[in-house]
Amino acid sequence: MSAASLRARVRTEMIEEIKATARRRLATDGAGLSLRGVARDMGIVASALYRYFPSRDDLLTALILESYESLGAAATRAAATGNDDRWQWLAVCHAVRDWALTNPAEYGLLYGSPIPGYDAPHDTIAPAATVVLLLSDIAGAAHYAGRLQPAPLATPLPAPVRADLRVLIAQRDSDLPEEVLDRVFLGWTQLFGLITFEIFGRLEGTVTARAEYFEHQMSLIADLIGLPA
Amino acid sequence: MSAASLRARVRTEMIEEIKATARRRLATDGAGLSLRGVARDMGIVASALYRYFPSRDDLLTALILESYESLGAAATRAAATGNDDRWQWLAVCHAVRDWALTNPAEYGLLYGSPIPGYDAPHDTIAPAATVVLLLSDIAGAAHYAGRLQPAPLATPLPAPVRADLRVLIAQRDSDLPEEVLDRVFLGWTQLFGLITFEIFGRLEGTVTARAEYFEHQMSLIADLIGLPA
DNA sequence: TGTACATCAGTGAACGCGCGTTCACTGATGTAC
DNA sequence: TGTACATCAGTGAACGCGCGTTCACTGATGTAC
Repeated sequence: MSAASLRARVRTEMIEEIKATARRRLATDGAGLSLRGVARDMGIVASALYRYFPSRDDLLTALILESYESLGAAATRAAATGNDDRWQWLAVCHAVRDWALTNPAEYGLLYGSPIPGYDAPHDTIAPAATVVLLLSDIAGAAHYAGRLQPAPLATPLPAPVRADLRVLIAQRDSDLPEEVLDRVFLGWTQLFGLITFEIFGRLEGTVTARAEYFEHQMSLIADLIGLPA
Repeated sequence: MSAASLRARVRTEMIEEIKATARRRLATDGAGLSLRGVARDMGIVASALYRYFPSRDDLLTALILESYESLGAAATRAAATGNDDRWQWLAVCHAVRDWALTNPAEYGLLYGSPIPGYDAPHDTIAPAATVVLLLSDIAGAAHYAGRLQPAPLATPLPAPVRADLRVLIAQRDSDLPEEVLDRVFLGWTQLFGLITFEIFGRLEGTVTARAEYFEHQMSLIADLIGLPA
């Protein structure tokens, strides 16, 4: 390893350490994360951070990107284990919940209130889609294999919704029926809705058996989508 | 009106004006709401606010309580119009969404990430239940009238979840079947899950027909709960 | 291998800002007689 | 109705704090010859 690349490696490690420290800070400060606080924790002076990140917002952006990647990786790993459709679907749901419980502050960063004064750059939009893409892949595989038995509900797909879904399907060069993607989205909303309730304390004083309740709601949705037991 | 009560009335009006100004501020500052900012907007000095609120946290608490009341009132009003079960359910859902779209910052205060350094006092827990109570009243009325036709799903209620639900039912001196409340909770999660997605921008780049999509998802859930069309 | 120079990480002081909260004060309004 | 006193809203200065960011600097590390 040449001397030049050693300096580069030290630099990379430093960037990682800054992000790790910032992630730890997030837990107490939430979106109020400050460069000075991070520097303090690292035992360096705040201005030194400017060697690595041009501004606080850039550090925030890096954290958001990394969080999406971390969540996406956990979900992807979960989807890869086992090849039973329903089992995969539920595994992804559980992986997202576990990640959220382990990293509540980062979950808040991704799915909580927008940070005042911070505009998420466009780079942060694409990685946000990982989980829903995984879910639709799983449901799609079940559908193409003829294993999907969606619960019959009376409500039909309204035309504007169908159009939206068609655009999304076309973007992915897929030919998934709109009805399938529709139910995937329902499951996606349910998944993050329930996790958000749990992480942000909105379940306080109602459901105490959190894990069982989560498992149960996700099972109901799997039934609704038509993933066979 | 005696002179004494006039002073009291002016005081009440002042408190209202402070809260109204703070609510307006919330829209730009989010949870970073500051007393000095509110005072600035009102053209008074920051320390004057201490005549009305002992601290910033107390102002925040007042805003949270008022927001819950405002949301609860909107939902209650919606539930009172019409006497068709399904229509009432959907009316409540729409009322919550409309309120959230009109008051996104307040919605964030109630359903977004916890505010760093702020501990919600216990007074703010009870009023948070209004919406879910309304929803379970509507489903309950339909059930007792024999009009509920829940979609059959394979997943049974696990014992710990059933126990949680039973406690909640007993607390309300009701004898609603656990299965009904279970589906109400599913609808409740779905309702706030979708609104949170919409308000916090998580639907960006996917669903464009927001109103139609909301109506559609809520209809699917109404089907699932078994509210007749 | 040794020397001269360039690169770069980290320092520490400073700028200008906003914050919550306290306190002694002024002056207007309300109360008691 | 008029006067003396009490209440209370709002002022303005101050305290001590933390923040993002800039800038000239020191000293170590890397590069070229």
